Amino acid sequence: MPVTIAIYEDNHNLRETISGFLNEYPEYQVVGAYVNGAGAFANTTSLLPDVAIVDIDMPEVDGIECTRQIKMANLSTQIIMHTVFEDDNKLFECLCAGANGYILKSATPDQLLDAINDVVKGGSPMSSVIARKVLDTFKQQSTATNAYNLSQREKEILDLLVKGYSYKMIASHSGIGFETVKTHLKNIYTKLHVTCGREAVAKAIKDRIV
Amino acid sequence: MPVTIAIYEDNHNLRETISGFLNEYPEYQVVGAYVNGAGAFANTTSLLPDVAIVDIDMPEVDGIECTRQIKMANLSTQIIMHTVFEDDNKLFECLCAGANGYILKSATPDQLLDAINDVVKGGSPMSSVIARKVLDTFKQQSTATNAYNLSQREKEILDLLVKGYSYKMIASHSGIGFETVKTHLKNIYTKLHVTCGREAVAKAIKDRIV
DNA sequence: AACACCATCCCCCGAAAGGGTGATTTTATA
DNA sequence: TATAAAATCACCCTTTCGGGGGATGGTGTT
Repeated sequence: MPVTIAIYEDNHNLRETISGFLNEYPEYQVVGAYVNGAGAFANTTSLLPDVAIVDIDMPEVDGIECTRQIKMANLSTQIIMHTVFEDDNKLFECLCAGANGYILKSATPDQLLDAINDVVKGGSPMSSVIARKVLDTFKQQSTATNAYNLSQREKEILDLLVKGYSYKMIASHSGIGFETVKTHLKNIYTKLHVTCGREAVAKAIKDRIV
Repeated sequence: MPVTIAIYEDNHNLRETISGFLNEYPEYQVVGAYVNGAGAFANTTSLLPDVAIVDIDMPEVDGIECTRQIKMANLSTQIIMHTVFEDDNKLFECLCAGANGYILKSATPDQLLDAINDVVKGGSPMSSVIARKVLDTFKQQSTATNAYNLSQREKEILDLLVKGYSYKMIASHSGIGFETVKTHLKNIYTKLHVTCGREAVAKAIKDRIV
Protein backbone atom coordinates (compact mmCIF):
# COMPACT_ATOMS: atom_id res chain seq x y z
CA MET A 1 0.00 0.00 0.00
CA PRO A 2 1.68 3.17 -1.15
CA VAL A 3 1.91 6.38 0.84
CA THR A 4 -0.71 8.70 -0.62
CA ILE A 5 0.38 12.29 -1.13
CA ALA A 6 -1.34 15.57 -1.92
CA ILE A 7 0.65 18.49 -3.31
CA TYR A 8 -0.23 22.15 -2.91
CA GLU A 9 2.09 24.27 -5.02
CA ASP A 10 1.29 27.24 -7.22
CA ASN A 11 4.32 26.86 -9.47
CA HIS A 12 3.24 24.63 -12.32
CA ASN A 13 6.67 23.26 -13.17
CA LEU A 14 7.61 22.47 -9.61
CA ARG A 15 4.25 20.82 -8.98
CA GLU A 16 4.63 18.56 -11.99
CA THR A 17 8.26 17.82 -11.21
CA ILE A 18 7.55 16.68 -7.67
CA SER A 19 4.47 14.80 -8.70
CA GLY A 20 6.26 13.00 -11.52
CA PHE A 21 9.26 12.24 -9.37
CA LEU A 22 7.21 10.71 -6.57
CA ASN A 23 5.07 8.68 -8.91
CA GLU A 24 8.15 6.96 -10.25
CA TYR A 25 8.23 5.01 -7.01
CA PRO A 26 5.68 2.31 -6.34
CA GLU A 27 5.68 3.15 -2.62
CA TYR A 28 4.43 6.69 -3.21
CA GLN A 29 1.28 7.80 -4.94
CA VAL A 30 0.34 11.40 -5.64
CA VAL A 31 -3.43 11.54 -5.30
CA GLY A 32 -3.89 15.23 -5.83
CA ALA A 33 -1.99 18.34 -6.95
CA TYR A 34 -3.41 21.82 -6.52
CA VAL A 35 -2.39 25.39 -7.27
CA ASN A 36 -3.50 26.71 -3.88
CA GLY A 37 -5.35 25.87 -0.70
CA ALA A 38 -8.83 26.43 -2.08
CA GLY A 39 -10.83 23.28 -1.59
CA ALA A 40 -8.21 21.77 0.68
CA PHE A 41 -10.85 20.79 3.20
CA ALA A 42 -12.98 18.99 0.61
CA ASN A 43 -9.98 17.38 -1.08
CA THR A 44 -8.65 16.08 2.19
CA THR A 45 -12.01 14.83 3.35
CA SER A 46 -12.51 12.74 0.23
CA LEU A 47 -8.96 11.59 -0.45
CA LEU A 48 -7.57 11.31 3.10
CA PRO A 49 -3.95 11.50 1.94
CA ASP A 50 -1.24 10.28 4.28
CA VAL A 51 0.94 13.27 3.54
CA ALA A 52 0.43 16.76 2.17
CA ILE A 53 3.28 18.82 0.80
CA VAL A 54 2.24 22.43 1.15
CA ASP A 55 3.91 25.48 -0.31
CA ILE A 56 3.67 28.42 2.10
CA ASP A 57 3.38 31.19 -0.47
CA MET A 58 0.42 30.52 -2.70
CA PRO A 59 -2.06 32.97 -4.23
CA GLU A 60 -5.58 33.37 -2.83
CA VAL A 61 -5.52 30.66 -0.13
CA ASP A 62 -2.00 30.42 1.24
CA GLY A 63 -0.20 27.51 2.84
CA ILE A 64 -1.08 28.43 6.39
CA GLU A 65 -4.81 28.49 5.81
CA CYS A 66 -4.40 25.41 3.67
CA THR A 67 -2.71 23.64 6.57
CA ARG A 68 -5.57 24.55 8.88
CA GLN A 69 -8.12 23.24 6.40
CA ILE A 70 -6.30 19.96 5.95
CA LYS A 71 -5.91 19.39 9.68
CA MET A 72 -9.53 20.24 10.24
CA ALA A 73 -10.55 17.71 7.62
CA ASN A 74 -8.19 14.97 8.75
CA LEU A 75 -5.86 15.21 11.71
CA SER A 76 -3.78 12.23 10.64
CA THR A 77 -2.71 13.73 7.35
CA GLN A 78 0.91 14.70 7.92
CA ILE A 79 1.80 18.11 6.59
CA ILE A 80 5.19 19.09 5.25
CA MET A 81 5.64 22.80 4.67
CA HIS A 82 7.58 23.62 1.54
CA THR A 83 9.25 26.99 1.38
CA VAL A 84 11.97 28.90 -0.40
CA PHE A 85 13.78 29.61 2.81
CA GLU A 86 13.54 29.86 6.53
CA ASP A 87 10.96 32.54 7.07
CA ASP A 88 10.64 33.72 10.60
CA ASN A 89 7.12 34.96 11.20
CA LYS A 90 5.35 32.49 8.97
CA LEU A 91 7.22 29.62 10.55
CA PHE A 92 5.46 30.22 13.83
CA GLU A 93 2.08 30.52 12.16
CA CYS A 94 2.65 27.25 10.36
CA LEU A 95 3.45 25.48 13.59
CA CYS A 96 0.28 26.74 15.21
CA ALA A 97 -1.71 25.77 12.14
CA GLY A 98 -0.48 22.23 12.59
CA ALA A 99 2.49 21.69 10.30
CA ASN A 100 4.45 18.50 10.96
CA GLY A 101 7.59 19.19 9.01
CA TYR A 102 9.48 21.94 7.30
CA ILE A 103 11.50 21.41 4.18
CA LEU A 104 13.27 23.86 1.91
CA LYS A 105 12.63 23.98 -1.81
CA SER A 106 16.37 23.78 -2.24
CA ALA A 107 16.28 20.31 -0.73
CA THR A 108 17.36 17.40 -2.90
CA PRO A 109 14.78 14.84 -4.07
CA ASP A 110 16.30 12.38 -1.66
CA GLN A 111 15.78 14.78 1.22
CA LEU A 112 12.17 15.15 0.20
CA LEU A 113 11.76 11.38 0.31
CA ASP A 114 13.44 11.33 3.72
CA ALA A 115 11.07 14.00 4.95
CA ILE A 116 8.05 12.06 3.73
CA ASN A 117 9.25 8.90 5.40
CA ASP A 118 9.96 10.88 8.56
CA VAL A 119 6.48 12.31 8.89
CA VAL A 120 4.70 9.03 8.21
CA LYS A 121 6.82 7.49 10.96
CA GLY A 122 5.76 10.25 13.33
CA GLY A 123 8.78 12.50 13.10
CA SER A 124 9.05 16.16 12.23
CA PRO A 125 11.78 16.73 9.68
CA MET A 126 13.28 20.18 9.69
CA SER A 127 16.66 21.76 9.25
CA SER A 128 18.70 22.53 12.32
CA VAL A 129 18.39 26.22 11.52
CA ILE A 130 14.62 26.01 11.68
CA ALA A 131 14.79 23.87 14.79
CA ARG A 132 16.83 26.60 16.42
CA LYS A 133 14.17 29.16 15.70
CA VAL A 134 11.56 26.92 17.21
CA LEU A 135 13.67 26.41 20.30
CA ASP A 136 14.28 30.11 20.64
CA THR A 137 10.58 30.75 21.07
CA PHE A 138 10.64 28.36 23.98
CA LYS A 139 13.38 30.16 25.78
CA GLN A 140 11.72 33.44 25.05
CA GLN A 141 8.69 32.14 26.86
CA SER A 142 10.60 30.91 29.84
CA THR A 143 13.18 33.62 30.31
CA ALA A 144 10.90 36.12 31.97
CA THR A 145 10.62 33.79 34.93
CA ASN A 146 10.61 34.46 38.58
CA ALA A 147 12.64 37.60 38.93
CA TYR A 148 9.94 38.88 41.23
CA ASN A 149 11.61 37.37 44.24
CA LEU A 150 8.52 35.63 45.55
CA SER A 151 8.98 33.41 48.57
CA GLN A 152 7.81 29.82 48.57
CA ARG A 153 4.70 30.65 50.55
CA GLU A 154 3.89 33.52 48.28
CA LYS A 155 4.17 31.33 45.21
CA GLU A 156 1.87 28.79 46.82
CA ILE A 157 -0.74 31.41 47.58
CA LEU A 158 -0.45 32.94 44.14
CA ASP A 159 -0.95 29.49 42.71
CA LEU A 160 -4.17 29.05 44.62
CA LEU A 161 -5.31 32.49 43.56
CA VAL A 162 -4.81 31.48 39.92
CA LYS A 163 -6.92 28.41 40.58
CA GLY A 164 -9.79 30.72 41.50
CA TYR A 165 -9.69 30.30 45.27
CA SER A 166 -11.10 33.10 47.39
CA TYR A 167 -9.04 34.58 50.21
CA LYS A 168 -11.02 32.50 52.68
CA MET A 169 -10.48 29.30 50.74
CA ILE A 170 -6.77 29.97 50.46
CA ALA A 171 -6.61 30.49 54.21
CA SER A 172 -8.30 27.22 55.05
CA HIS A 173 -6.45 25.33 52.32
CA SER A 174 -3.07 26.49 53.54
CA GLY A 175 -4.02 26.23 57.18
CA ILE A 176 -3.34 29.86 57.97
CA GLY A 177 -5.47 32.81 58.99
CA PHE A 178 -7.48 35.01 56.69
CA GLU A 179 -5.50 38.07 57.66
CA THR A 180 -2.26 36.31 56.87
CA VAL A 181 -3.47 35.53 53.39
CA LYS A 182 -4.31 39.17 52.93
CA THR A 183 -0.87 40.21 54.04
CA HIS A 184 0.79 37.76 51.70
CA LEU A 185 -1.33 38.92 48.78
CA LYS A 186 -0.59 42.54 49.55
CA ASN A 187 3.09 41.71 49.36
CA ILE A 188 2.61 39.65 46.22
CA TYR A 189 0.77 42.47 44.47
CA THR A 190 3.54 44.84 45.40
CA LYS A 191 6.23 42.50 44.12
CA LEU A 192 4.43 41.87 40.85
CA HIS A 193 3.66 45.56 40.43
CA VAL A 194 -0.04 44.91 40.01
CA THR A 195 -3.05 46.41 41.73
CA CYS A 196 -5.53 43.59 41.81
CA GLY A 197 -5.85 39.83 41.89
CA ARG A 198 -6.96 39.48 38.28
CA GLU A 199 -3.90 41.30 37.06
CA ALA A 200 -1.72 39.15 39.29
CA VAL A 201 -3.28 36.00 37.85
CA ALA A 202 -2.64 37.19 34.31
CA LYS A 203 0.96 38.03 35.12
CA ALA A 204 1.53 34.79 36.96
CA ILE A 205 0.39 32.75 33.99
CA LYS A 206 2.05 34.79 31.28
CA ASP A 207 5.36 34.95 33.11
CA ARG A 208 5.18 31.27 33.96
CA ILE A 209 5.41 31.85 37.67
CA VAL A 210 2.83 29.16 38.27
CA MET B 1 41.45 28.15 15.95
CA PRO B 2 39.82 24.94 17.13
CA VAL B 3 36.28 24.64 18.48
CA THR B 4 36.64 24.35 22.24
CA ILE B 5 34.43 21.74 23.89
CA ALA B 6 33.43 20.85 27.44
CA ILE B 7 32.02 17.43 28.25
CA TYR B 8 29.68 16.60 31.14
CA GLU B 9 29.19 12.87 31.37
CA ASP B 10 29.15 10.63 34.42
CA ASN B 11 30.13 7.47 32.57
CA HIS B 12 33.90 7.33 32.67
CA ASN B 13 34.37 5.23 29.56
CA LEU B 14 32.03 7.27 27.43
CA ARG B 15 33.58 10.49 28.65
CA GLU B 16 37.05 9.34 27.72
CA THR B 17 35.90 7.90 24.41
CA ILE B 18 34.25 11.11 23.27
CA SER B 19 37.09 13.20 24.57
CA GLY B 20 39.71 11.07 22.86
CA PHE B 21 37.77 10.92 19.63
CA LEU B 22 37.34 14.65 19.40
CA ASN B 23 40.93 15.41 20.28
CA GLU B 24 42.07 13.39 17.28
CA TYR B 25 40.92 16.27 15.14
CA PRO B 26 42.90 19.50 15.07
CA GLU B 27 39.68 21.49 14.61
CA TYR B 28 38.24 20.35 17.93
CA GLN B 29 39.71 20.71 21.38
CA VAL B 30 38.24 19.26 24.53
CA VAL B 31 39.02 21.79 27.25
CA GLY B 32 37.23 20.07 30.12
CA ALA B 33 35.52 16.82 31.02
CA TYR B 34 33.43 16.43 34.17
CA VAL B 35 31.40 13.72 35.91
CA ASN B 36 28.46 16.02 36.66
CA GLY B 37 27.25 19.60 36.61
CA ALA B 38 28.94 20.63 39.85
CA GLY B 39 31.14 23.59 39.14
CA ALA B 40 29.67 24.09 35.68
CA PHE B 41 29.26 27.78 36.30
CA ALA B 42 32.87 28.25 37.36
CA ASN B 43 34.22 26.00 34.62
CA THR B 44 32.29 27.83 31.96
CA THR B 45 33.23 31.24 33.29
CA SER B 46 36.94 30.48 33.14
CA LEU B 47 37.10 28.32 30.01
CA LEU B 48 34.32 29.85 27.89
CA PRO B 49 33.98 26.77 25.71
CA ASP B 50 32.27 27.12 22.34
CA VAL B 51 30.30 23.95 22.89
CA ALA B 52 29.24 21.84 25.86
CA ILE B 53 28.07 18.26 25.48
CA VAL B 54 25.85 17.54 28.45
CA ASP B 55 24.49 14.21 29.59
CA ILE B 56 20.99 14.59 31.01
CA ASP B 57 21.18 11.91 33.68
CA MET B 58 24.06 12.64 35.98
CA PRO B 59 24.36 12.14 39.73
CA GLU B 60 24.16 15.06 42.14
CA VAL B 61 23.88 17.93 39.67
CA ASP B 62 22.02 16.73 36.60
CA GLY B 63 22.15 17.91 33.02
CA ILE B 64 19.27 20.31 33.31
CA GLU B 65 20.75 22.25 36.19
CA CYS B 66 24.11 21.99 34.47
CA THR B 67 22.63 23.57 31.35
CA ARG B 68 21.24 26.44 33.39
CA GLN B 69 24.60 27.04 35.04
CA ILE B 70 26.45 27.05 31.75
CA LYS B 71 24.01 29.43 30.10
CA MET B 72 24.14 31.68 33.12
CA ALA B 73 27.91 31.78 32.93
CA ASN B 74 28.13 32.23 29.18
CA LEU B 75 25.16 32.57 26.87
CA SER B 76 27.21 31.91 23.75
CA THR B 77 28.32 28.45 24.81
CA GLN B 78 26.23 26.14 22.66
CA ILE B 79 24.79 23.22 24.55
CA ILE B 80 24.13 19.80 23.09
CA MET B 81 22.10 17.49 25.29
CA HIS B 82 23.27 13.91 25.26
CA THR B 83 20.78 11.27 26.25
CA VAL B 84 20.04 7.60 25.98
CA PHE B 85 16.73 8.26 24.30
CA GLU B 86 13.95 10.68 23.67
CA ASP B 87 12.63 11.47 27.10
CA ASP B 88 9.42 13.43 27.17
CA ASN B 89 9.28 15.44 30.35
CA LYS B 90 12.97 16.18 30.60
CA LEU B 91 13.08 17.28 27.01
CA PHE B 92 10.86 20.21 27.79
CA GLU B 93 12.87 21.14 30.86
CA CYS B 94 16.05 21.06 28.82
CA LEU B 95 14.61 23.40 26.24
CA CYS B 96 13.58 25.85 28.91
CA ALA B 97 16.99 25.58 30.52
CA GLY B 98 18.51 26.69 27.25
CA ALA B 99 19.65 23.59 25.38
CA ASN B 100 20.61 24.20 21.76
CA GLY B 101 20.67 20.66 20.46
CA TYR B 102 19.60 17.18 21.30
CA ILE B 103 21.59 14.13 20.31
CA LEU B 104 21.18 10.49 21.21
CA LYS B 105 23.97 8.46 22.72
CA SER B 106 23.31 5.92 20.02
CA ALA B 107 24.43 8.48 17.46
CA THR B 108 27.52 7.71 15.41
CA PRO B 109 30.71 9.70 15.93
CA ASP B 110 30.07 11.37 12.61
CA GLN B 111 26.66 12.48 13.75
CA LEU B 112 28.22 13.93 16.88
CA LEU B 113 30.61 15.93 14.74
CA ASP B 114 27.70 17.08 12.59
CA ALA B 115 25.84 18.17 15.66
CA ILE B 116 28.82 20.15 16.94
CA ASN B 117 29.23 21.86 13.59
CA ASP B 118 25.52 22.57 13.53
CA VAL B 119 25.39 24.34 16.86
CA VAL B 120 28.46 26.47 16.23
CA LYS B 121 26.82 27.58 12.99
CA GLY B 122 23.69 28.58 14.87
CA GLY B 123 21.58 25.52 14.24
CA SER B 124 19.83 23.17 16.61
CA PRO B 125 20.49 19.57 15.68
CA MET B 126 17.86 17.11 16.80
CA SER B 127 16.17 14.03 15.48
CA SER B 128 12.86 14.39 13.72
CA VAL B 129 11.23 12.44 16.53
CA ILE B 130 12.34 15.00 19.06
CA ALA B 131 11.38 17.83 16.73
CA ARG B 132 7.90 16.37 16.59
CA LYS B 133 7.58 16.48 20.34
CA VAL B 134 8.63 20.07 20.38
CA LEU B 135 6.11 20.93 17.69
CA ASP B 136 3.36 19.10 19.51
CA THR B 137 3.65 21.41 22.47
CA PHE B 138 3.01 24.30 20.10
CA LYS B 139 -0.17 22.85 18.75
CA GLN B 140 -1.27 21.88 22.22
CA GLN B 141 -1.06 25.51 23.13
CA SER B 142 -3.19 26.66 20.22
CA THR B 143 -5.86 23.98 19.87
CA ALA B 144 -8.20 24.67 22.77
CA THR B 145 -9.99 27.57 21.17
CA ASN B 146 -13.18 29.46 21.82
CA ALA B 147 -15.99 26.98 22.32
CA TYR B 148 -17.54 29.14 25.01
CA ASN B 149 -19.69 31.02 22.58
CA LEU B 150 -18.72 34.46 23.79
CA SER B 151 -20.07 37.39 21.82
CA GLN B 152 -17.73 40.02 20.43
CA ARG B 153 -18.57 42.46 23.17
CA GLU B 154 -18.02 39.82 25.81
CA LYS B 155 -14.61 38.95 24.42
CA GLU B 156 -13.69 42.60 24.42
CA ILE B 157 -14.69 43.00 28.05
CA LEU B 158 -12.97 39.80 29.06
CA ASP B 159 -9.84 41.05 27.36
CA LEU B 160 -9.92 44.22 29.41
CA LEU B 161 -10.51 42.21 32.55
CA VAL B 162 -7.38 40.19 31.80
CA LYS B 163 -5.48 43.44 31.42
CA GLY B 164 -6.37 44.24 35.02
CA TYR B 165 -9.06 46.83 34.39
CA SER B 166 -11.66 47.36 37.09
CA TYR B 167 -15.35 47.27 36.23
CA LYS B 168 -15.39 51.05 36.25
CA MET B 169 -12.40 51.30 33.95
CA ILE B 170 -13.92 48.81 31.53
CA ALA B 171 -17.09 50.83 31.46
CA SER B 172 -15.38 54.10 30.62
CA HIS B 173 -12.96 52.44 28.22
CA SER B 174 -15.76 50.80 26.25
CA GLY B 175 -18.05 53.78 26.55
CA ILE B 176 -20.84 51.88 28.27
CA GLY B 177 -22.41 52.02 31.70
CA PHE B 178 -21.04 50.37 34.81
CA GLU B 179 -24.15 48.24 35.18
CA THR B 180 -23.83 47.01 31.62
CA VAL B 181 -20.31 45.87 32.34
CA LYS B 182 -21.60 43.98 35.33
CA THR B 183 -24.28 42.28 33.27
CA HIS B 184 -21.77 41.26 30.62
CA LEU B 185 -19.39 39.88 33.20
CA LYS B 186 -22.16 37.97 34.91
CA ASN B 187 -22.94 36.36 31.55
CA ILE B 188 -19.25 35.76 30.83
CA TYR B 189 -18.75 34.03 34.17
CA THR B 190 -21.74 31.83 33.47
CA LYS B 191 -20.49 30.90 30.01
CA LEU B 192 -16.99 30.12 31.26
CA HIS B 193 -18.36 28.19 34.25
CA VAL B 194 -16.35 30.25 36.70
CA THR B 195 -17.34 32.13 39.81
CA CYS B 196 -14.98 35.06 39.92
CA GLY B 197 -12.93 37.34 37.78
CA ARG B 198 -9.58 35.79 38.65
CA GLU B 199 -10.76 32.38 37.57
CA ALA B 200 -12.10 33.87 34.36
CA VAL B 201 -8.75 35.53 33.68
CA ALA B 202 -6.93 32.26 34.20
CA LYS B 203 -9.29 30.41 31.91
CA ALA B 204 -9.18 33.11 29.28
CA ILE B 205 -5.41 32.95 29.09
CA LYS B 206 -5.02 29.21 29.32
CA ASP B 207 -7.71 28.54 26.73
CA ARG B 208 -6.36 31.26 24.49
CA ILE B 209 -9.62 33.16 24.41
CA VAL B 210 -7.70 36.39 24.58
C1' DA C 1 -45.26 38.16 13.89
C1' DA C 2 -42.80 35.56 17.04
C1' DC C 3 -38.60 34.20 18.82
C1' DA C 4 -33.91 34.14 20.21
C1' DC C 5 -29.96 36.76 21.03
C1' DC C 6 -27.42 40.65 22.05
C1' DA C 7 -26.43 44.98 24.24
C1' DT C 8 -27.82 48.26 27.20
C1' DC C 9 -29.31 49.91 31.76
C1' DC C 10 -31.45 49.92 36.67
C1' DC C 11 -31.92 48.58 41.91
C1' DC C 12 -30.69 45.86 45.99
C1' DC C 13 -27.48 43.76 49.05
C1' DG C 14 -24.06 41.03 51.25
C1' DA C 15 -19.67 39.23 50.65
C1' DA C 16 -15.11 39.81 49.07
C1' DA C 17 -11.25 42.43 48.01
C1' DG C 18 -7.57 45.60 48.93
C1' DG C 19 -4.94 49.19 51.26
C1' DG C 20 -2.87 51.16 55.53
C1' DT C 21 -0.47 50.37 59.88
C1' DG C 22 1.49 47.66 63.26
C1' DA C 23 3.14 43.55 65.77
C1' DT C 24 4.95 38.79 66.94
C1' DT C 25 7.31 34.61 65.96
C1' DT C 26 10.01 31.54 63.34
C1' DT C 27 13.80 30.58 60.38
C1' DA C 28 17.82 31.24 57.86
C1' DT C 29 22.13 33.18 57.42
C1' DA C 30 25.99 36.16 58.02
C1' DT D 1 24.57 35.49 68.28
C1' DA D 2 22.94 39.33 65.82
C1' DT D 3 20.34 40.37 61.96
C1' DA D 4 17.56 39.96 58.06
C1' DA D 5 13.94 37.70 55.81
C1' DA D 6 9.88 35.17 55.93
C1' DA D 7 5.62 33.92 57.99
C1' DT D 8 2.13 34.79 60.97
C1' DC D 9 -1.90 37.54 62.83
C1' DA D 10 -4.89 41.83 64.04
C1' DC D 11 -7.86 46.02 63.32
C1' DC D 12 -9.83 49.61 60.53
C1' DC D 13 -11.85 51.26 56.57
C1' DT D 14 -13.48 51.99 51.70
C1' DT D 15 -14.23 50.20 47.44
C1' DT D 16 -15.22 46.64 44.38
C1' DC D 17 -17.33 42.29 43.22
C1' DG D 18 -20.74 39.21 42.23
C1' DG D 19 -25.36 37.34 42.31
C1' DG D 20 -30.37 38.13 42.32
C1' DG D 21 -33.93 40.27 40.32
C1' DG D 22 -36.19 43.07 36.14
C1' DA D 23 -36.55 46.16 31.89
C1' DT D 24 -35.88 48.11 27.10
C1' DG D 25 -34.55 48.40 22.38
C1' DG D 26 -32.20 46.46 18.30
C1' DT D 27 -31.17 42.68 15.02
C1' DG D 28 -31.71 38.72 12.64
C1' DT D 29 -34.03 34.26 11.79
C1' DT D 30 -37.74 31.40 11.07
